[in-house]
Amino acid sequence: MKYDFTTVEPKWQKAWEENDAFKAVDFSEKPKWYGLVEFPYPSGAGMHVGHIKAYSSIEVISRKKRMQGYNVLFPIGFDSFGLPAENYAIKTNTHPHDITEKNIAHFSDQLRKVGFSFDWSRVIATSHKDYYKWTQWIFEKLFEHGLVFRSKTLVNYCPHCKVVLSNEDSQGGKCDICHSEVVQLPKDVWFLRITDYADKLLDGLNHVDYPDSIKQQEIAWIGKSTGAFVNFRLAGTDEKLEIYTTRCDTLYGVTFMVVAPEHPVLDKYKDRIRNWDAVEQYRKESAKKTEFERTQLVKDKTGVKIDGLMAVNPITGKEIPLFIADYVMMGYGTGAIMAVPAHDQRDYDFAKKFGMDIVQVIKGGDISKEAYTGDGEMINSGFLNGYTNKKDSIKAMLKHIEKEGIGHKGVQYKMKDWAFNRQRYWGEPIPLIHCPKCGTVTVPEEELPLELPPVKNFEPGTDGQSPLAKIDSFVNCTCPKCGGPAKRETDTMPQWAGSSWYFLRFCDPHNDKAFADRKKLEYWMPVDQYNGGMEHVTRHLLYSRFWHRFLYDIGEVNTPEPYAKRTYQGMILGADGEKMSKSKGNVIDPLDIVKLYGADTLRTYVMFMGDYQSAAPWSDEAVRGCKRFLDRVAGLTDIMTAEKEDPKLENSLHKTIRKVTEDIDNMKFNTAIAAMMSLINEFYKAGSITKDDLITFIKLLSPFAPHITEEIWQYIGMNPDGKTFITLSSWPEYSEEKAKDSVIELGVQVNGKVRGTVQLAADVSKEDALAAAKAEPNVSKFLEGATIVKEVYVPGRIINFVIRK
RNA sequence: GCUGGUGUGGCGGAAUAGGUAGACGCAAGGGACUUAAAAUCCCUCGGUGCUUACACACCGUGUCGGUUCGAGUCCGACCACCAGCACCA
Repeated sequence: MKYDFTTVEPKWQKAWEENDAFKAVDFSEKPKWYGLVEFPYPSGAGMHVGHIKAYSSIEVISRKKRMQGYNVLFPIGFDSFGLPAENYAIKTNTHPHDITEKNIAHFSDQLRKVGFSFDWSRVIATSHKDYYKWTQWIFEKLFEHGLVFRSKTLVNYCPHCKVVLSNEDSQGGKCDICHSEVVQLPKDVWFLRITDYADKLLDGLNHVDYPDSIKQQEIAWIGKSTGAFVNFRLAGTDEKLEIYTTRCDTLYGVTFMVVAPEHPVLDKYKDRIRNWDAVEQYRKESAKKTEFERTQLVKDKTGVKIDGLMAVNPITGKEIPLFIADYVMMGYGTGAIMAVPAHDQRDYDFAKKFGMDIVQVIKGGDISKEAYTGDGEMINSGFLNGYTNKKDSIKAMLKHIEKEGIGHKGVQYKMKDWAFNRQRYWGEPIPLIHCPKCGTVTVPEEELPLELPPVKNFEPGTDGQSPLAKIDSFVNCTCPKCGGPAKRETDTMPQWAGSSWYFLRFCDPHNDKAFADRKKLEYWMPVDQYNGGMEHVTRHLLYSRFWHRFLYDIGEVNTPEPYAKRTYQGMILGADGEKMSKSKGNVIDPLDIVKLYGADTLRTYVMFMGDYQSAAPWSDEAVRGCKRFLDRVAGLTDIMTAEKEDPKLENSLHKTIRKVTEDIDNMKFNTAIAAMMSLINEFYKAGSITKDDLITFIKLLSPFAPHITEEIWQYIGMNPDGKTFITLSSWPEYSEEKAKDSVIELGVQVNGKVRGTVQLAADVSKEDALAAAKAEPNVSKFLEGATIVKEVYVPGRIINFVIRK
């Protein structure tokens, strides 16, 4: 059969859609399977080959699951709020809404052209008001449950995008959107109390099937540590300076204290500080440093000793000096530390530079050279002397300080609360109202969605004010509680809000009474497999698990974790091995490949190019190799002439069914395709195959290359009415019996070196196998005149003669 | 520095639980078909040696050691690269 993909592919795409081939059925009797891919941000650039790879895994598995009799939900939508559209709109003097709708249409068209089996009746977009109504509704629930709070603290701020960023959005000190340096500014910001969920987010990882790399990264990001809070008194005052430590058992070794430059205690005791000028100067300098600079100079410690203020070591009663230094961060712990130079390298470096005492309290190491951070016997530590186990000494000290009232056990997280408001236009308006009488109140549920006003000028204010603040008709409102005049919150939600619950909406996308019907949620959730990028592990994945867990806690959803299984894909690099980027000119447009070779070729290549989880460079030649393979598949109809099944081919066929079935389940798509390539080589070598051979083969291939297999299926008369699709037929079953080899080839080693091979019946006896091996000419050559010390026979694997001459 | 991962031909990569290293594909070389090219088909394809040839021998999975009849796979030490975190007290 000759086939022309330019006509065949659109033909089947249309036929599938017209016949609702991929429609997920609520409450079907069949077992459900919910496969999810990260819905795209509809950028102006259109789809990237990375999207194709990311979606193809769940696509292939979904198509196979349908054939295996599952009721599959494989939805798609658009994460359509966000800064790039807004920035682009400003640049081109258009409106983000129009641009977004245009991009969504473009993306939808591209996705269809690749032949993905999405259920298009469930498509959603986070910027549509029937969707963001429920994003706002969930936010109000969070507010009602005390998980939203306002606080003026140092936050990450991107001067280029003119927005406050969360910690997750400024990893590595860079803005997640524009990659420029983030600065720390004191701002009044809305936070979501994600840290309240830190333990639940950690525990949830024990109940899901995620790769270790993902679990570890989330655990590290949450960064839980257990320790103690201890109060140090300022000498001559009642002021208590609280510190956090994981090693309270080293209290006897504390010889000075350090507070972060921003620590408020300094201002409070300004009058007593004799070198205030120096302190202020140091503060200014450290404020100027970027986060990057502040964390780079690890060795060279800077700081200023505070003249006029001393602290008191609560356990020894000794007065100790107090410093400010920027190696102590305001954002972790209490912004103040007890310094134990003998057992902490940073404190050690600092003590050496400023001539502080170094008191060893744990035996071991050489503290004349460096801090000793290992374990050992406690010394110079009063009642702790003689303890040799870290756990025990910490426990004993904790008991002591709790009894004395100078401290208590505590937990700290590296993760910070989620800075949630953005001073930009193209996002969900935060549904809060500021009333001078009632305080902050939520917009009543019946008034949701709080619609984004359609304005012309949405440029961000230079003073960090949201564009919405300029619209009086939006800002001024009446308080829903007292009816008095009030003002609306003018900031919008961050990029990640809408994506934090979209998988729930797919279960019931058109519901206008609830974010989703409870019964439908119970039917579809949890997501059985969710594929996405590694870059979202400490952003979207964490945020969405948090929202979902909250909804579970308030009884709105039926599972504590949203995703039963998470997988990820490796990046597609440019042909030069570099990350694809416009500036390098190595970007591949997936639609160019579709035009040139067809969607099936693109899909097959993307799955064949290498291990799914690994990064691999693009190769135009290798793409053509996949096209060649598919052309050979089309040619199979010409050799479909055999009447009787060849037992050897049948054996290979059943082995291939087993291999492809297992490989798809294990995401080993490259070897699944390789197995089919091997089989087709065998087919052509055999010269003729039966119709059943062909049917089985194209069924196996159909999840990868659905169009060509659909065309062959019809060509050989399997689709007389035009809607009996191969993609909805049954997945081939293999028989272990038929997949078994009757003759096996075994390697024969002499002293561990392969010297020959023997052909043996699969059920050969040990004696016969060894005899045949000894008779193999090249083996017998080595055995001549030697004593066989040992005969190793592993059935089906190897024969090894250990000899001595 | 810490955490996780990777290291195999010219290239992308195969190799359940230790058992014939290099499947499959690409590139390359040779040949067939063709006026020619493209396409297609057939053959060769880790290195070295030896051979008319079939064969065969030695070396070979980042480096050095170890365990084992047998190591790409397990253990120990190291090196390189990738990703994430990073003065986290």
